[in-house]
Amino acid sequence: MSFYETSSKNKRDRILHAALMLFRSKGYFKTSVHDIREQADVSIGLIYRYFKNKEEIAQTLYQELSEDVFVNIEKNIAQHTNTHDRCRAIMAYYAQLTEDFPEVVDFIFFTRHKEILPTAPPVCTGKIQGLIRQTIQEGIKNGELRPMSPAAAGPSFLGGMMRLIHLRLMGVVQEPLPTLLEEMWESAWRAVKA
Amino acid sequence: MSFYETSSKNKRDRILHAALMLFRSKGYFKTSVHDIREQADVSIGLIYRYFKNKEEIAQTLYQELSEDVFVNIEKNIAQHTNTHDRCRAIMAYYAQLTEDFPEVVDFIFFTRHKEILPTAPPVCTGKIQGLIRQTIQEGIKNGELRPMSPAAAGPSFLGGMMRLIHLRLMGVVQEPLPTLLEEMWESAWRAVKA
DNA sequence: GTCTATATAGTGATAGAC
DNA sequence: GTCTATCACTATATAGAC
Repeated sequence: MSFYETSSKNKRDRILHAALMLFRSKGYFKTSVHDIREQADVSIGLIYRYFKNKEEIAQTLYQELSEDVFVNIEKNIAQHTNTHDRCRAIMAYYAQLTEDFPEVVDFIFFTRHKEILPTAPPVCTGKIQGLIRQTIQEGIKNGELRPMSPAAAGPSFLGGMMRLIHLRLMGVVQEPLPTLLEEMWESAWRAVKA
Repeated sequence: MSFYETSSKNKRDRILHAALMLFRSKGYFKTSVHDIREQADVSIGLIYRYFKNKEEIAQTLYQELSEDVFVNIEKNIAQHTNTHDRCRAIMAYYAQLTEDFPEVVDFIFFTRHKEILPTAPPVCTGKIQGLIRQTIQEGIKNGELRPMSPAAAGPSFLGGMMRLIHLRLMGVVQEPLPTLLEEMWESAWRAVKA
């Protein structure tokens, strides 16, 4: 169980959790370390014992959260044997994750990490994107999906859902995403099927 | 001609242009008013004569840029008579705009305005989105597009392109977007055509 | 309209006791 | 591990001359 799923007594996790919530509601730059201190109900000193600086909080958050999502996507892929079912499962997972933990999805997929982390900026969701790209390429190779250039295939398939998630996180879309999942999947599949 | 298209002698426009460029390269919060001052080659005092504060610079930028894009989309719509051609034209316009003025697209579509503008946050690209939504709804009504819920239709149609633009702006996609336009359009159309 | 110089506040970060 | 108190600095914003 990760820190974002349960309210931990562990103070380090409380700090991370508080930071994540504040980054979501106020944004990284408008969140001061004092804000995090207050929300996590710990002292400033403790925060700087666990983390070198504010940036390292964000970096830790990014690594732990994206690793968690990565593992879940891997599981979804392992549970199915073709690209159709795999991508369907990933889309459903995204939809549910957005409803359950919008702050996680927001931070991993829609935060401008290059602005936050000047040093060694992780390519945005690099590992996750690589996994999905690979899955889609397999689908093209085995004839499930129509031939497309690598750059166009990913966005064509999952771009619609990503956009919907973005709008949902911004409060533009009111419906819970699982409600719209079937429709979005239909569009996505039509877009790329062979 | 807007301030972002030509290097103006007008100092107010120079300030806006400098701010836009810096917001793109460093991000809004990492850009200080002194940075803008330096880049625009004016004094601090002058900036605060034209704009109440840094936030108002961003707000002005948002209004003027999105108005400009809005008008261009309106033109594209007016030049065609059906949803197919209209949306095709909008996609082509987006692709070209991203190549010509990435800073404009980045600021209008992918900046987290709620974090920047705490007071009266404009619904992200509200007017533009309304126009596109309306165009798509027409297409559904007249049978060009298959029936879909309003929330799903927009993302299904243009979400792929929006995602591709996002990746391009982040430096993940290397190809100029007009190169990928045909492929992206094919996917988009398959996703929503009746 | 345009400039320089300065006040003010708040933030990231540290020191050091317990 | 955990706390309080405090520092040093930067950035926003203003005052006021030209």
